[in-house]
Amino acid sequence: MASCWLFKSEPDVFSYDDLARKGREGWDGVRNYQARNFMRAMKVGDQAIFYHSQATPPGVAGVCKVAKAAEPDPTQFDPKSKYYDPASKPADPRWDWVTVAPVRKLSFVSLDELRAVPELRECRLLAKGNRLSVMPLTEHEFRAIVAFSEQAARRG
DNA sequence: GCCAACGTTGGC
DNA sequence: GCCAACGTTGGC
Repeated sequence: MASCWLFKSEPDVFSYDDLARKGREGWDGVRNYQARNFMRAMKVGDQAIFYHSQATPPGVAGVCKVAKAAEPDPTQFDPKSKYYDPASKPADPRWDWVTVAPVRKLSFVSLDELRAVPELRECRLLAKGNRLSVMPLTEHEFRAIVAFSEQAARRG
């Protein structure tokens, strides 16, 4: 069974358009156990919302998919990387990444607009204080986001 | 095992 | 830049 997910990225660092340009990318730098465990649960082909955080405004920019399952994130072993984790040993890697690929760009939906979507009332993304950079969505929530974007695009 | 201190995230 | 929320660390 395919699951649905949401990835956050700061567009100044890596935007949906960057992913579309590159074709695929290892989702590096996740240093939170809950987020890591969600990535470990991902299967190739799972779809995900690409969310722009720390943006003006923040919101949803596209749909991507899991192109390769979780494996050790190489940046944890690279002393020059800002994601370097000296406590993680190659024999027992602590952090994983998945490889993602673009599916399609969405007509942008801002965080404010997401808050007004009834289907998202329970969504973790909108919960106060939520800082998870990778999280699961129900299929219902995923569809509601895409549908809202399509409606917004039609209205122009 | 508790909890204070600290670091990070992310909206504003 | 500020601040609230939350995760992690480390002393005890």
